[in-house]
Amino acid sequence: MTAPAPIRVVLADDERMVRTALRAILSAEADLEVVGEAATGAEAVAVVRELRPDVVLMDVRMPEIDGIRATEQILAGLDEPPRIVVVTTFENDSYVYDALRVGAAGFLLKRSDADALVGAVRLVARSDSLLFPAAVRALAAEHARACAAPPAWVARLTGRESEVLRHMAAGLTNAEIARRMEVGAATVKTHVASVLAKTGARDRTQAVIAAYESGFLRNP
Amino acid sequence: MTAPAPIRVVLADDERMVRTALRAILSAEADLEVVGEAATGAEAVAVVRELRPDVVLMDVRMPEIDGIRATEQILAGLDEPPRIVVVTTFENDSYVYDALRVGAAGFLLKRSDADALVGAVRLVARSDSLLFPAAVRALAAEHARACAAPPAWVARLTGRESEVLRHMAAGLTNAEIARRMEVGAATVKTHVASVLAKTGARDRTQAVIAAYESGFLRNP
DNA sequence: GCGGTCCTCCCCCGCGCGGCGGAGGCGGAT
DNA sequence: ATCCGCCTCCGCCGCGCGGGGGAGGACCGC
Repeated sequence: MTAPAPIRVVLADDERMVRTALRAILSAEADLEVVGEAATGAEAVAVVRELRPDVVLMDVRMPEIDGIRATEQILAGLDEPPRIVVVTTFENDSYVYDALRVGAAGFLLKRSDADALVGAVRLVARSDSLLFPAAVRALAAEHARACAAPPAWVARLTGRESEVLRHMAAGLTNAEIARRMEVGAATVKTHVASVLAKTGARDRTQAVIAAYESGFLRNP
Repeated sequence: MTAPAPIRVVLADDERMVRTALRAILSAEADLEVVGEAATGAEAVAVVRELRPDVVLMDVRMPEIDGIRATEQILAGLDEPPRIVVVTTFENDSYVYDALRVGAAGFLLKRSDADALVGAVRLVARSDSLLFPAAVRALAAEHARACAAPPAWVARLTGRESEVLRHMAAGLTNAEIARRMEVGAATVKTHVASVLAKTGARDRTQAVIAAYESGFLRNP
């Protein structure tokens, strides 16, 4: 029985040693073939465009263009893009979200052992539906939307005004806010007025809505 | 060289044919061993408790207890719980979120081919860090929080009251709501009063906060 | 029929809220 | 020294809001 077409892999990592190690692990498998390497994001885009691999192992931190943007460019520029697996060091990295957002097919930790690495590459290459498919992408997209860039007015709020808005969004009255902040009721009214002016809100309810919609309440 | 300890797998699916098919696929691999089967969620919990497998392939739709709750019970009840892979038919199933929420290690589609299935089992069993680990869990947990079960008061709101609350959450005054709904201002006040009473809010601002926090605004 | 819920609308009342202008202190920038 | 932004507080005023209670009509199920 003749060997099936091997899975063609490109490695993108700025550290030569990492590439060498990955190549050693993957080349030991008969069905895997490392066809190219790249040391920068820009190089990765170029190499993938030329070699058309099945799978790309993409490091996140790279010179020039990071792995996320490289992934983005590759997936946007090609008709039949490869499956891109993003590789990073820490699993609670914020890059995980970015990787999912731009359409990476998978996510792998650098401390994964050889079995996991090889298994992931095979799984990603073969199956339309690998672990955590479209639904997780949707999740990430939603997360990105929820953490969207806050409007300009957020930066313009002073410290006290931010505090007041937070208390407003907790459903407190002006008098209650005054007690909590240990200032006079008149002071709170002044801050509230500033908040309304800066947010463009007519009343405290609209200000609270703006606080929710802008994600203001999710920041420190 | 002696064979390493095989990966011990339990299958949970209410359809005998599915179990048979899965068993056939997995048993063909030397390093996989199907040690048990279950046809219901309750049975799955019992079987896993007794056999202590490495991996469980858990169908979502099952009699008595569904796969999600079974997963929850298994992970909660054992010290060293198995890796549980939830199996379903459609990938944009809402079960995906539930599966992640309760701590499933992976997610697999029924239409996956044999390679993908075997690869997933191996990957889940071997690696602490499979594709999409803790960070995705966090994502799902956040999603679950955002889409938390609506409080009882949501169901108690009448049609008009819901409309009014929605308009309140859009930042409209009572007069504006009256114009939009083409009713008298007094009517709106009545509805607002009902909303405040049912939500337990002191004022419209607290009602709007409740609407946001409860996810009321995301329902039709 | 008769109770129940829902929608509609009315009254009065008190008060929190928001808009207005003014004022003093304090710290940093020029 | 001067300005400016921020925080603090004061008064006054109008009004929207929320609480309370009442009332009529439409629809539904027992």
